[in-house]
Amino acid sequence: MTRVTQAHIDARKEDILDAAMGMFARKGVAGTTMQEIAGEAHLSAGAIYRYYPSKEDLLRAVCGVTVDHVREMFAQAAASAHSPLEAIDEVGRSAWSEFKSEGCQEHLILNLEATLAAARQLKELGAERREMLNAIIEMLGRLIRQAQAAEQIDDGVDSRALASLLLACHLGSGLLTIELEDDVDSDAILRVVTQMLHRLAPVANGDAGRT
Amino acid sequence: MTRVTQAHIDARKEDILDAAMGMFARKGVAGTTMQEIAGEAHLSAGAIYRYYPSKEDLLRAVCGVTVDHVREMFAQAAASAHSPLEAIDEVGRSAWSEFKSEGCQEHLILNLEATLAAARQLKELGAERREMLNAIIEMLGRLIRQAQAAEQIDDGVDSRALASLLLACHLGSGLLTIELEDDVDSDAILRVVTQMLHRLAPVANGDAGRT
Amino acid sequence: MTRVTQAHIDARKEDILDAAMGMFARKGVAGTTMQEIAGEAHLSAGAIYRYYPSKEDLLRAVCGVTVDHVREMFAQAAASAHSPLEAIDEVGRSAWSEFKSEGCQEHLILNLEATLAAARQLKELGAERREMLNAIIEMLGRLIRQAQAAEQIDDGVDSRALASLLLACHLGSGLLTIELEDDVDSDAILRVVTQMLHRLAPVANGDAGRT
Amino acid sequence: MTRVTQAHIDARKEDILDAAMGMFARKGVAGTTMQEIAGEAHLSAGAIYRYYPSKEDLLRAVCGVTVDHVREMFAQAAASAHSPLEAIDEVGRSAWSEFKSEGCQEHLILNLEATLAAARQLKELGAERREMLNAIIEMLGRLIRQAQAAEQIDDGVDSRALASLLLACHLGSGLLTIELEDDVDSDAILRVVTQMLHRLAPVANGDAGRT
DNA sequence: TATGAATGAGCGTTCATTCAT
DNA sequence: AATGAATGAACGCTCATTCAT
Repeated sequence: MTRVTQAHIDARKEDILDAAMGMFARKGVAGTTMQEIAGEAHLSAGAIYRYYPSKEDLLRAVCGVTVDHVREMFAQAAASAHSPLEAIDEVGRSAWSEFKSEGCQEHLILNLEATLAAARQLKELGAERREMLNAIIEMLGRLIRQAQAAEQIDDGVDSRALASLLLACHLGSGLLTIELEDDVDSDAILRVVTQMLHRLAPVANGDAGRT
Repeated sequence: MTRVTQAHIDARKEDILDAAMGMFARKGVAGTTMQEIAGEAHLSAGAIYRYYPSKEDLLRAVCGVTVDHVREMFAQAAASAHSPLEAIDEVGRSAWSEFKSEGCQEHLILNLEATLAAARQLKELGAERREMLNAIIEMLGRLIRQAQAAEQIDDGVDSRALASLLLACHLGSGLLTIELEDDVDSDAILRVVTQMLHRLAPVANGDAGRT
Repeated sequence: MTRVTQAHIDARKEDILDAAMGMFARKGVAGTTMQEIAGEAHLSAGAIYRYYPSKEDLLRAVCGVTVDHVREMFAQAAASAHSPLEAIDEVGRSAWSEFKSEGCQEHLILNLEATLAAARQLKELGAERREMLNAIIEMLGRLIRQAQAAEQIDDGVDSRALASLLLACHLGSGLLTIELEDDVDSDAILRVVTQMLHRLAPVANGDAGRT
Repeated sequence: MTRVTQAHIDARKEDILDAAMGMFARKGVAGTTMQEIAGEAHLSAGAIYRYYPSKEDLLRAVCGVTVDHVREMFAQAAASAHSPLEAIDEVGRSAWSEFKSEGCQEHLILNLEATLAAARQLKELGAERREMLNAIIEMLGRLIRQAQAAEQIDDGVDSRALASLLLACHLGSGLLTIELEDDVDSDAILRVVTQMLHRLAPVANGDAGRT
């Protein structure tokens, strides 16, 4: 009846997860050994297997954290709304703010690893991610439709396409941040996104949608 | 009878490169063995080393091809211009058309692998990619500035930021295509991008840039 | 309150032994983990080591039980004798009855494991088993010699060889039972053994031993 | 086009097989590492996998050799017949002669390992062995029935049971040889077997089968 | 030049054993 | 006495790379 609290077990799982996230981001999933993760988590190699039955399960857990993180971020931002368009702006600000956070580079890379893993080995993770992305697109689409109802955005705009575009902008900015680091001014990019969004307001002689 | 023309050598290198590209995209860099590449290229395992001194060198070459491919695509599209704005539209059309091509999923994934490799092991490749991306951004920025001079785009827009944004849209759309496959309508996204771009035209009472 | 009676300790040892016997028979010695044995014995992994200092010691104990079991079986059967030949028959019946018992397959396999272990790592166990087998052979030999004295078996028969043969028949039948399961009719085999044994009675013109 | 003849490949497979047979017999299947086998076969650890895809496959091959060996031995002996009873004697002599051969102990132990492996992991091997044993029993049964037709053995004897018994005697003698080594006189055992067999001849007033 | 057998370091994983509680 | 988390050596197996042919 040794006293091993659930809290202790959770703390260990967290340690391992953190270690794995760091290593996966830094050296890649394939480039990271279980020994390294164990070392980073101050454990022996074998101990990990008490908490995660395999490297793949650990990867799954790591990716799950990424998914949760993204989903949460978008959900929170969307909640703090005033007018629909302001809500979208707020989501953008919130999403873009992660490019300024400490360790953002690692987070972004980890997300890429997750994308690759989902696209190849981890089919179930792929489904989870698909769900998450679709949820984000739908949430943005809803806001856009509200903005259209409030005459802040032209009715001629395909709301789902615009939502996808906004998400793509964010993802793409992340990619650019990974590749160009300080050569990319993500704030400036967000500013232009906002600018363009506001230009989508309906015009007097309704010619929007003309391509 | 040392009749080994340079052409023959180049052809072999090409074979190996093609095989490696396919396998890397399909199974990942770490998940691909040299044997598999050799088999795909109709060679023995050892023969590859006559053309590429290591797997990493091969990866470098593969990533280089990716870089060249992207650079070329953008350059070609930019050349076929009429008015500046049309040129940008054309670049978009051209860039987005790759999402419709056969094996696009694999190409996109390979590009992601390259990004990750560059961000980690292959520092020189990172520089090369940075150069390429900056070149694209500058090219787009130039077009945008021309469009501004031609009063097709409002002067209040940060041309480099807009250029970065357009690139990010493209990269992000690729990411979405990887993750959502047929759930994403890249054509519709491009249509909205174009729409927004055209809305950036200067307005009568010059209030552009208001954010 | 150190109330740990010897009875309690013995009971635990017995639990562990039973668990180990079951698992070793079912999954093999190498295929069984200490954790599994502990679980089966309703103990934690570490607790076993209070009773048996190592897996090998546990194996030794398990094999010892096997030895005891066999020795006992033969001894009991031999005791319930009437005429010498009947005693041999009775030993046979008793020995063969184990092929009908529940879990016989597992018992037989465990015995094989013990044989192999004795032949390799566990030299002392080997000596113990040798002793046991020799004891059986001698006991049977004695019965045979008594039967010869009682003119139930021809004097020309080598009593020790016949004893060994009878034991070999039993061991071999066990082997066949393991391999052929229901394809072998052990009752029929015993019947023939008995038949042959009775045919060894002295004949009028004493030509026994002619080979 | 390196000249690697099939003969060379076969020789290597043979080397590995021999090494594995020796080690498995000496240290047990579980107690033998692939490194050890490789060392014994004068190869590196990895090289084995070119010839056998896994340890289990190697075990299968080793067991297959055992099966082939036994089957062959019985078949050859049965062929060199004169009268039916003599044929049976000949089979016995041949079968028992292996107890005198060099490395017989190892062979016998290996056979036991095969039995255990077949009874547990290697179900298909189990089927193969079952087939082999049944074939032997049937062959012996046929000889016995011929001997009955030739009035060398009493009709009242169950031919299949006697055949099984003879096989069991052989297997059991092997087991005794493993356990008792020089304490068992296998020649004497065979002599008694033969003796008993000859005593099964029909008697004038046909009372055979009385049990 | 090309082959492919061989190497051997290193991987993910298991498990007998220890020991703080 | 009992627990079960932790250890760490060792296993089966893979694969980038080498080299005799």
